[in-house]
Amino acid sequence: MGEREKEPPLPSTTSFSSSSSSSLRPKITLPPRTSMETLFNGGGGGSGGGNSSGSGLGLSGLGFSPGPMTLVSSFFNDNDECKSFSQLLAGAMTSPAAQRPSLPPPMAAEGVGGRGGGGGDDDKSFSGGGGEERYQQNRPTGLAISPSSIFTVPPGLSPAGFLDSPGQGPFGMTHQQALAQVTAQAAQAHTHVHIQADYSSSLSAAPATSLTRLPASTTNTTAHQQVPPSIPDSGVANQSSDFSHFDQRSQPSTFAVDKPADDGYNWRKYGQKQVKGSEFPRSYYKCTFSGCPVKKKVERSLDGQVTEIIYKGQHNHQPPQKRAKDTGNSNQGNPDFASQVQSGNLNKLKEGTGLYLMSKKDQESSQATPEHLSGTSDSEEVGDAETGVDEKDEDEPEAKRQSTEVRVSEPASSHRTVTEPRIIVQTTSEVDLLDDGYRWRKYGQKVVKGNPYPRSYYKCTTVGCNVRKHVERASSDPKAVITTYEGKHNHDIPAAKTSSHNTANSIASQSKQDKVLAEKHSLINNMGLGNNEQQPIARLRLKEEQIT
DNA sequence: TCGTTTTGACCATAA
DNA sequence: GTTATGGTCAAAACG
Repeated sequence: MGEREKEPPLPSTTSFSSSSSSSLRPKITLPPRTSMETLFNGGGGGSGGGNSSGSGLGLSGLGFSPGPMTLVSSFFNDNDECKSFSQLLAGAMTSPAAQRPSLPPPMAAEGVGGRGGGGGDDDKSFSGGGGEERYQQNRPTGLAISPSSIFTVPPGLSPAGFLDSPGQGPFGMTHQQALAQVTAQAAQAHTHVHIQADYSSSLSAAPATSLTRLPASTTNTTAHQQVPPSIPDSGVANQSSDFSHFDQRSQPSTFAVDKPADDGYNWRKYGQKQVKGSEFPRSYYKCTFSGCPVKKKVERSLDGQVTEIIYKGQHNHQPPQKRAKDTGNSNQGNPDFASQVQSGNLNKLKEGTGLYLMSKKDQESSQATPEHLSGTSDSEEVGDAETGVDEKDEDEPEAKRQSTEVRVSEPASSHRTVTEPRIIVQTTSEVDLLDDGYRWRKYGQKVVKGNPYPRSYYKCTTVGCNVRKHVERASSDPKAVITTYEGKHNHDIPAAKTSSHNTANSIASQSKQDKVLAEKHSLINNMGLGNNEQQPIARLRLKEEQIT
């Protein structure tokens, strides 16, 4: 029974196919041109260029926009603004901290940029059907994915697994599709995709599915492009790789995204309810596999777009082997995703990829109110609060991290209960942080245990705005900066600063529309990955410059 | 006939 | 204890 090919009633093709669909997530205003585009296109990379409509799946095509908060990862040392996302990612991988001997160097080279910016070409790959059309439509030129967009990685999911499978993507098409679909939809909807992984020992297939997608894209690409599907990939990379790498040519037309929810498992809907606080009904699904406790909640807009997917539990079985024909792109031969996950080591990703592993809590926090983020009331005692949080993370019993959730959601509409305050960590250069379009005033500095470098506290200088951010240099790599944002800006981004090199500024000046993104804390990529080792999240950021 | 979806009702939990 | 909300159950309908 569990092997059935039943798919959850996800938006599937419709979501993407409906070219006429005008339904966009109302909450996010898309800038004409996203910062990301700028980054990628800056060199004329063409990613965005191809996509006049912005429909391309390529990173640029997606219009993935770092937003004001866009932070350049210190991992990316070069100033190459034109680098493709993949390249950036690769760069991250090669960074001292992230170096992975096994990584194929070329990958970077062939990143998004290599693909010609992924713009137009990528479109198709992703669409497979009308999906992209819709996607495009919804994401007009410059359409950017909210910086806050997050791809949640299922608990068991291990990027490492991807890494460990140099030969081929660990992900099956099914997963890829699923993830791609979800991602696309999420992106389209301006939703945040959270991949939340709990730290449960076992892997969660469901979540895995979502993640899968990233790797999948990788898989589809050339071998050397097999970017370690680090979580970051999933997140940013995900977007980049998925979208940018999704090359029509490499992706069979059959790779239509008609089953957004298709994550490789079979689900049965057992309920639907209108949840308060959500403008869309929530559907409840159970894994049909006998004895499998995994459930997932899916929220879709009226037009069928998935606005949120939350996985819960861990599959106690392998994903049904079935999708190959469906997708037209066989993942057969690819290690079972679950296996991959199980065998994988999240730490690998975490290290050096610039990806950050985020626990479920973290992710939740990312959407949480400032209070939640701080883990305390809105206390101004940031230092203590933060420290407390950090310690909490470190000390948090694994037991607490058992529940796995993979989430694709639209933060704007969904208010999440923050079970536990967590800090959202972003890696970026301090310069970028300071230049994220907003104006900050340093009000404190503190040395945190375990880190020889002090972390600095900044507050938004705008009157009435309580947003704070904390900047900390990674103990392992002084060049890496961990930035924690708290709160939302209740104002527009101040006039662009004169900083000439700052991408963030560009963004800010480009359009205030980005403000929206910024207000979402612009956690460009919150990739949550759970791993058995309770690793924190990984995140990838685009970098324009690095801290010296 | 079988499995899935729909949907109102019920249960659990938190405030 | 009451109310609100989320999650699940299960019968009926559907394919």
